[in-house]
Amino acid sequence: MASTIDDVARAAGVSTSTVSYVLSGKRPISAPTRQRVERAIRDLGYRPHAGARALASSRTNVLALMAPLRVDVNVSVIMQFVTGVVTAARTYDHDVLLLTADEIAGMERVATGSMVDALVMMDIEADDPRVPVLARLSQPAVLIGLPRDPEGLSCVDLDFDAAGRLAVRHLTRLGHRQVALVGSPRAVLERHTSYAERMIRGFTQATSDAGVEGIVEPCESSMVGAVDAIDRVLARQPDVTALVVHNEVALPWVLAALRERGRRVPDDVSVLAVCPPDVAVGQPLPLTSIDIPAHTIGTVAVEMAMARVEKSAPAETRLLTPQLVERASTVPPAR
Amino acid sequence: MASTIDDVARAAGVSTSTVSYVLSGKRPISAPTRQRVERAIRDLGYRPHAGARALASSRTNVLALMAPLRVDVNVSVIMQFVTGVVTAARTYDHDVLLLTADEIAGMERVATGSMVDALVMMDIEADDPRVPVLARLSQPAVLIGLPRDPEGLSCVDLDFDAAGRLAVRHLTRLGHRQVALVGSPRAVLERHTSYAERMIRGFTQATSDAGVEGIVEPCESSMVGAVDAIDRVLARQPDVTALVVHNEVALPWVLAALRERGRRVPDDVSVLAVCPPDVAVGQPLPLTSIDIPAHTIGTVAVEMAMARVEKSAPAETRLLTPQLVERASTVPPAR
DNA sequence: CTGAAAGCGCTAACAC
DNA sequence: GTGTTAGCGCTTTCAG
Repeated sequence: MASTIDDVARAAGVSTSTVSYVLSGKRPISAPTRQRVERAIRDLGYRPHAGARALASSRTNVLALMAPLRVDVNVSVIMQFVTGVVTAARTYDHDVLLLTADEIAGMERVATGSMVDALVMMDIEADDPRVPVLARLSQPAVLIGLPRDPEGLSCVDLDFDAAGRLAVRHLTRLGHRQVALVGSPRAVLERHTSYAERMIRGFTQATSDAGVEGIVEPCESSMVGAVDAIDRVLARQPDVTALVVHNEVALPWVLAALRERGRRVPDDVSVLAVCPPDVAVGQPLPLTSIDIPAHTIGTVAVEMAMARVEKSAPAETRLLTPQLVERASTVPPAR
Repeated sequence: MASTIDDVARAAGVSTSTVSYVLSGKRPISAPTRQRVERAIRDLGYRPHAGARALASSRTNVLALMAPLRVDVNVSVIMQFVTGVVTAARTYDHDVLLLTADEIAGMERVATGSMVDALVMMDIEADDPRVPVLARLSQPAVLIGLPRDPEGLSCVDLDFDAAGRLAVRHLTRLGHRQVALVGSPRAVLERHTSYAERMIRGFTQATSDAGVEGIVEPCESSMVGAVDAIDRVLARQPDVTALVVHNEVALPWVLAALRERGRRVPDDVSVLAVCPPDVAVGQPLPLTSIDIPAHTIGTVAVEMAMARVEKSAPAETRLLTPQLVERASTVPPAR
């Protein structure tokens, strides 16, 4: 333990550089020496010192992830993003430094202090103040979400515009003419969180294109919030036949509220959820849903980051095409 | 940008060591020089290189957190642990490297590679295979949970034994003589997860001491699981008057199942939840609860870790005393 | 295919 | 109260 590269070199009877090169593979090593070195490494339980390596190579093999660890939002989606990022990072031999969203100076700190090779930032708002900061850093950054101006940074997200349109298309094809979007909490909207606004835009555009009546109601992530939202929908659109619910947390309460108000799903009203598949399936009735591929998005974010680090690939923005899975909660309207 | 300590020294007209010492405060510096140095630092936007610092000082200012990022468990409690750890770490000028639980080799990797000063490990099982590994590391580790043998490591957790007893005491004082514990999923029990077993032990011991009839039923974290558990309870104990629910995820479904089976809360059956306060309050009826102070536990874990790093304090295990908050869901039994 | 040696940027003796 | 300097452990030219 606590052995250095020189210990290994000595034990293997080679020079330090040779050990370094068998480790990095950056130059050919003859089979016999390679084996002697590998043996020595194993015998000594040698592991390179991360700091020394970072100092000499200016690569840390760490990437920063800034995640919104608030409890108010869709925690399980965040969790899936995070696991996606962490497992993908490991695949590139990187570890993940976790920053919370309230620590805006954190990204600058870890980047300027050369603690990380790249940064991944979740929960981007339209005019996110972090974007200009990230843009000036010397490390590449990947945004999960879509700011109004990416300022040359890479972005990745589900194509929520398309998701809104896809939802409407599915419902109108079934014959629905009165549809409502039960969306994100007002606070999320007020932060101009990118995904919520794009979803609404896609939904609104598609309803208007299809000539159907579509309304949008925000929805707090609580039981009361869901009940309120449903009541507002029913007040504005008493004959609504289909609901698009874009709020994982409120989802169970929305379903409960509908039942309480005497509307059966799917007989009286169809419900299309926008959420990860496991929550769609976990409900009393398996819900038709548009998947939020959180794990995939996290993975792609890391791939984009590593591409920029390793191959200094150019920045790009990638919008994943939404997928709809039909289950038991959407049917043609009654009558 | 990208300036070094020597740049700063030159700009301030002092030696490198002086700059280092104003940064670390490890020796007295006259006010004028200190100011010149601080000015130079600000002007150059200087930030020390983390790797170089780690190499020279063998301190990384990073700590590892191994969190179970499975989706099946109480995600929001995990989230609170994590935020507790991250924010506490920041107060000690440390950042947090996130490891997932499925990556058992990860702790060894980051520790042996000198990436971290200490490790915090969540979700400890009775005979957790990670414990012996951690015990051999040269960095201190803190376990959140209680293994059968801590092997000299620090531990911190809610005193779940006491929580079980406290729950029973509260209910028996109200007059309940037939109580049931609706607990963790079978999978959690089978992993011998420490908190679940201790809760059961405290509950069982207290019911038997008080001479009341107490039964225990595991409960899967899903709607069907909750319904099943309630049905099993009602089958075994038809006249049950009080339930202790130790499963945040199943909690709403448990309440729904009770109502479905015609048992009103609290008139027919009292419910005492073991969960974070926000989920107890977020239910249709505000629930009497024993708090799981996840954030605090995370904070304490970091404090213990830092104490060992900075003051090489001895290991210890700390069990936080559970707190019961009475709300609307527990009343004396009917009749 | 392998070695020697010059740093990478910082800390912490050791001087004065 | 301040300066000099020898490492910390690794990568990567430059030589062979």
